[in-house]
Amino acid sequence: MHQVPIPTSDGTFVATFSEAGLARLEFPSDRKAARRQSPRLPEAVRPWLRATERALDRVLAGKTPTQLPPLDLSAGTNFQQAVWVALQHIPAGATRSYLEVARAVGAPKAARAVGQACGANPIPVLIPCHRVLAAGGRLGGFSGGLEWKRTLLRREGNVPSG
DNA sequence: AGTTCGGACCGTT
DNA sequence: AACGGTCCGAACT
Repeated sequence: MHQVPIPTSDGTFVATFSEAGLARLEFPSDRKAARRQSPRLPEAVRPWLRATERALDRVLAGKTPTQLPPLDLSAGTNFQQAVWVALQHIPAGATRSYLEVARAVGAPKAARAVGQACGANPIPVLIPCHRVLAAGGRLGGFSGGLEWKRTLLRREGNVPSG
């Protein structure tokens, strides 16, 4: 697992790559901005890092990334992985409710469990859990802090009400 | 319009 | 057994 800081106009994110791809993306945190960076990044990881940097910049600008790095979702349960895949199908500028995502993964009564799975999303921003709102267009919650959810939605042209 | 309350539902720890 | 990034209806203000 290789941790790499990714500086952006919104702060320095931290990406974690496994042998399979991008496994984790952390929002900028005030403390310990400088993490241990591998002395040398494996050749296979370098293009993933470039793709991650570009995709991150795109989404932070409210646009759709041209290409994503391979995503390693193996840490999640079957249900969580199903939710995380479903989230990737929500285009920028669009939103879904937790109930709609539940229906999309074939568990129409699991709206709350979808909320849990969103909170466990290891790759926020790139896996757009911020596009999932509560019923009636209300904002709902967000593990990374509601400010992030609002700004990301706003940049994508949405006007969150709650 | 807005809010609070209660119950039902599901996956995870 | 308990907890959530929920949802819906009902009963309030």
